Parts: sequence; C-alpha cells; structure tokens
Amino acid sequence: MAQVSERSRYQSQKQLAIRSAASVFAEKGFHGASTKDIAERMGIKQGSLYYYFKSKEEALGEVCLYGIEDYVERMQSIAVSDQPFEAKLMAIITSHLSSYRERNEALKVHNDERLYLPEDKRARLKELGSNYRQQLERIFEEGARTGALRDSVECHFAAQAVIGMCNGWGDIIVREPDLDLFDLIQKCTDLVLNGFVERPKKKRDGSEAVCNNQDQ
Amino acid sequence: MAQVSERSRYQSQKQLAIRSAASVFAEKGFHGASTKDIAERMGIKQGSLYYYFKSKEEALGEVCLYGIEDYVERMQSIAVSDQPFEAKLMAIITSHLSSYRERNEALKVHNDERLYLPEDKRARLKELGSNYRQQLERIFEEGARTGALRDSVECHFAAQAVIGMCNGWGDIIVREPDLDLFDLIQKCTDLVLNGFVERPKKKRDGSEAVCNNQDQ
DNA sequence: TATAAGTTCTATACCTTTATAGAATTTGCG
DNA sequence: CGCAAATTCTATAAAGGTATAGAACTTATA
Repeated sequence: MAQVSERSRYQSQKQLAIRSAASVFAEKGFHGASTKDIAERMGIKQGSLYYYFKSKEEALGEVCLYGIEDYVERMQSIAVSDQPFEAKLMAIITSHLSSYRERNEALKVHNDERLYLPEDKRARLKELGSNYRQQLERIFEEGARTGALRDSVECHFAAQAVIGMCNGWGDIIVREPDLDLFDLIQKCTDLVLNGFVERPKKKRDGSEAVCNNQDQ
Repeated sequence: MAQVSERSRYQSQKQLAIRSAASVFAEKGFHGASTKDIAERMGIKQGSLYYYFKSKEEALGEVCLYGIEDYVERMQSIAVSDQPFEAKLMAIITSHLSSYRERNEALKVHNDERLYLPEDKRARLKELGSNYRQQLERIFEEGARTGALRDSVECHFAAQAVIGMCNGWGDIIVREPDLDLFDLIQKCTDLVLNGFVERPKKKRDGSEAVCNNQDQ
C-alpha cells in the first residue's frame, strides 16, 4: 500500500485544487466559475475534480475556510504579541492589506462569495470572522485602557470600521499593482489614529519603526 | 396609435424590470440569478423579459447605471452646496450610508457585479465613479485650503478611504436593520475627522446640527 | 366595434453545467 | 516484474439556463 506517497500526493493535489478554485472563484465569482475552469487551471479534466471535492459548493467552503484561517492566525499572533497599541494597529493593517498584495485570492473569495454557502456550512466561517473582529475589539479596548485612545471610543464600531476600510482597499490593491503598500499602510494607520483634522503633535514620530516583520 | 399610454406603460414596466433585476442580482449575484427569477419577481414570464432587455447582460448594465446615477447626483448636489467642510463630509456619509438602508439594491449591484460587464459597457460607469471620487477629493482639497484639515492630507487617499469605509458598512447595514444609522453616521464622520486618539477639543461641538435634510 | 400597435405568453432550439459510473492509467512497493 | 491502491480519464445522464419565434391577448382610439 502506497501509504507514504498517497498521503503526500493527495494532499499536495488537494492544496493545488483549493488554490485553483480560489483563483477561479476570485476572478469569475462562484456562480460564474465552472468546474471545468477550475480543473483546467490545475491541469486535470473536469470530472477528475470530483476526486477532491464532493461538489462545487464544497470547494467554495474549503476555499473560504482556507482564506480566513490564514487571516485569523495572523491576527492571533499580533494580538498576543507584546507591542504597544499603535504598533499592533499598524501590524494588523499591514497584515490585512499585504494579504491582498500577495494575491491571497482565498480571502477575497471568503469576503465576496461566502454568502452563497448554505447556513450550516457558514457556521465555522462566522465563528472565525467573529473571532477576528473580537480580537481587534479587544486591542482597541486595551488601547483605551492604557490611555492611547479616547475613553469614548466604541470598540465594536472601531473594529468594524478598520476592517471595512481595509477590505475597501483590497480591490484597489489588486487592481493597481504599482500602489505603494507601505505608504498606504502608514496613511491608513494615521487616519485611524488621528483623523484628517490638524492636531498638535505629541512625542510620537518614529512610528515607522514599529512595523518590522509583517511585510513578507 | 396608443402613443400616450404606450409611453407610460412601457416606461413604468421598464422601471419595474430594472428594479426587479436589481433585487435579484443583489441577492444572488449576476451569474447566480436567472432571467426566470427576474421575470417572476416582476410578475411576467421568462420569455417576456426580452421585451425590455436585449440580454441578461444588458439588464446588468442598466441596473448598474441606475444605481450609480442616483448616487452621483446626490454627491453633486452636496458638492455645489454652500456648507462648510465638516457639514459636507457628514452629508456625504449620510447620503452614502442611508442609500443602503433604503435598500438601494442597484448601488450594491454596481459595487459587486459591474466587473462582469464587458469593458466597453463599463466605460460610462467608470466615468461616473471617477466623477464621484473626484468631487469628494475636491471637497477634501477645499477643506485643506480653508484650514479645516491638515495640509499634509492626501485628498486622493482620503476620498478612497471614505468611500471604502462606507461601502464596508453597506453590507452590515443591510444585514442589521436595527442598526442606528444616525449614530453610525456621526461616528464615521468623527473617525474621519479626529481619529481615535485623544485630542484637545476645539470650539466645535454643535456638529450634530450640520446635517438636516439628508436623512430622507 | 374594428383596428393596429403594444405587450405578454407558449413552446422550443440550443447550449452549458454538474455530478456520476466505470474504464484506463499511474504509482509505489514486495 | 506484477500487484493493488490511488489517481485521472472518458462518456454521459439529467437539469437548468438563454434567447428567439410566432401566437395570443390588451389597450387606446378612430
């Protein structure tokens, strides 16, 4: 029994299948994509795809999960890290925006297509999405507690606003490959912290040093 | 020849067709929606729909145009109005967010599905979208000139960020009908102006009076 | 009422797509 | 090699979707 290579081959092909599906779904949408498209992108015939997915819908489910798992993991590692509030915020924005530059198509598919999954298959995704938002909320709460933020800031609103803004840049980042991502990250962070209205500068100015290892 | 009523009936049915298509496209996406769905929602049979649209794709084009025209018009009237910067910003956010509450499904379709149109049919939409962004940019430029904003604010970035944030709230607004829209508008405006970091209050505090007629 | 234009319906040609079954091929190993 | 499991292929059933043609019905008006 070819146990060793079976595992290896199946798993690498399955991974390829998920990435191919992500790519096609991102480009054409779930309903606009055909199983033939996906199979072709991974170099096999349409019927063979069903060796890896029970249905097209299952493929969507796995792509969405793959996309958001990665995303949540990075949030996790930032949340537990030992950085001050402003550094965490920038790290999160960096992680979020650079995931689009890396053509993390699965995340885009999660954002745009997950609603086409039936309720029960979306439960896990909901959980992960809520987890992401809650961790961001807690980071804002911590910021308010340590005095980095106004007391009046509503952390639920803040988290949603940041996530929404980042997702909004997602499409633009994908469309415009020449866009300076680091510059954009700084501007977004600055907007969230300070807004556009003039204010007296505090002692903070080396804020570009807070982000060092998130840009891979 | 029934000239008078022909015009009236055709046009009202066409309007209904566009709104029905908007509703179905918003719910199922362009590819997920069938011409049968659209026809049923407007109370006719599938084949009859082709009296109003040459093709399903043409229907998408008209829905997108319908959605964004309205949106751009409201921006226009705010841009030329004689309000100070902060009031204009709040009016724009109000217009944008409340269009989702009014279930302006055509705008959602424009945002999510317009990319499925062929290049040439998208030209006009691009023009209108650019127009919207440019007008918002000019409002920010004006704000910087009159001293309401930092000089360093990059108006192109600012406009995109505001549009992205509002679009991000769009899905949430549709999903959560109990959300307090006026509260949300104020928070969004405050975020864009002041950010989340504590700052000394200026003389501005009657900021809730600046918006009076945009909430219809 | 008779007419003609306008509107909707029925029926269908044609195509694409999903999913399955079973044959064929590949793979690793004794 | 030659086997058995794993993987991929071919072929196809079944379903659903788009668009068209021409018949049938409606409406306003002469």
